[in-house]
Amino acid sequence: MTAPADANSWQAIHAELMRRIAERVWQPGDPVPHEVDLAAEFGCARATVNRAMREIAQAGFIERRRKAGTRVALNPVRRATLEIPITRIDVESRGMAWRYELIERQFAHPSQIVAARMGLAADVRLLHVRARHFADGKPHLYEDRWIHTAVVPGALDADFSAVSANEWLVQNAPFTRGDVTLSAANASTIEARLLNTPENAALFIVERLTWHAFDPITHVRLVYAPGYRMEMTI
Amino acid sequence: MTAPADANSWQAIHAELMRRIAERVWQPGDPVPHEVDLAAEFGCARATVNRAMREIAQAGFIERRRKAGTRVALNPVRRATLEIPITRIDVESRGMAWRYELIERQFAHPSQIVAARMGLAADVRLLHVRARHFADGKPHLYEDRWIHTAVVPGALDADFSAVSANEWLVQNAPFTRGDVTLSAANASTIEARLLNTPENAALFIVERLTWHAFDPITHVRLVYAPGYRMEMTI
DNA sequence: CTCCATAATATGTGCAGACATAATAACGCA
DNA sequence: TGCGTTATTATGTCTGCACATATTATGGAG
Repeated sequence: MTAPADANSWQAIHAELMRRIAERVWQPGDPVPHEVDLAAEFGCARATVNRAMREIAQAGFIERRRKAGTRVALNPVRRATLEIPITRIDVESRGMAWRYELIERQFAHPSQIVAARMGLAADVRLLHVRARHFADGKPHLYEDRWIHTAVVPGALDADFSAVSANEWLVQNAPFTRGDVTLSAANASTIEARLLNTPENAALFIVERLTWHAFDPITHVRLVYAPGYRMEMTI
Repeated sequence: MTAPADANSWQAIHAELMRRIAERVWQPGDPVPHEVDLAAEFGCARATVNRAMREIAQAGFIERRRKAGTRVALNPVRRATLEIPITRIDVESRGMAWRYELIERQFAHPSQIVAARMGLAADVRLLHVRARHFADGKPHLYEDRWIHTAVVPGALDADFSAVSANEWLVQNAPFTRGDVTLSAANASTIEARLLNTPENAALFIVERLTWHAFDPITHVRLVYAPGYRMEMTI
């Protein structure tokens, strides 16, 4: 391979700096040499060192401030990246057959909690879509969604019987910001029936609220069948 | 007119490209103009456009391949970054008082599941540390941890009664890689007692396995008291 | 000694040019 | 026609330089 050829690549420098941090050559709280000095040491341009250090800073291992310099983070906040795919893709990528079933689609008043989270008046009417996703024929996910049709008028023409609201929105209602909340809850009577599981079973729950600028697009509560595990790496 | 002075900043270009993607100027699957052309359009250097597009690609909105070019992602995989702070900091940042209690610290054989996950033989002995974290006096988190002292010999001298294993490891056992699994489970008898909650209550569970190169450092199972919500933004 | 204006400095970013790399497109040969 | 070689091309990265910006350090006035 091109072994020492990339000795000056930002990735090689990234790796070397990470090694020094991991092996305590630079202790937590210690200052890290300046970009100019490191560039001289590695015999490369400052921009290359900057690229490497920027990535390390993004990962939370070092803290940088103009004029003050760079130091190894004392309490490195571990950042794990969670990938949130479309449910269909998620199921299929696990090698299972995906099926989708629309339960309900109608206008209604959301609960006060949902309305408050979306920053909407309590008497607003939203499109309420409830559906189930199956993996290999077994209930996998119960989706309870509220769509703000004032912001996504196209949703009025979609019936969500063939294409899931999940997928339709990804394709048709791009969002600029989203809040995700993960939690656990005991299965309610309805949830237990829909997911074919005992009442009070522990369920993994994802709530997602997406915005386009300052307008709430949709609030969805995803209730996964027992056994669901969400995996990510640091 | 220095108004468009930052018009050339990579962030301004980033915002403009994101706008075109969000507003469907470039449809999903569509090719995005080449860096050179965009640089000409914005009147900036190609490196600046590259910086903007690199960030967008990292966020998953576009896909880039040499020679093939850039296109808007068809099924944008949303990447959310989850920040995992030290528990003490997490509790204190929510304005609550943090207290820590060591339950047990002894060498033992891990369960087959844990040993397998860590890639260790079934008969290995690991340091087993169990502890509770309190928030405002109420049980907040039950921590069940296995430490591979062959990799972290310093842990032999730490008693974990004052400093939590959580915090000690962050400070003394840097890791290069970590696997995180999120799930939900019903409270076992022991967990219910330790967290002062009814048996079978739904609990939010984080399992984390960290590695230094190819050596497993520690496996921890964090069991949160009911009501815990993990929040993140996209 | 305190406070405020000013200088110094490390990082942040931009530019133009060059070469590297990966992957596709085109071509030529059998 | 089919296949392997070669050209082409868009992105990936590096360099050297310059200026911008955010902070800290300095020093002078009161």
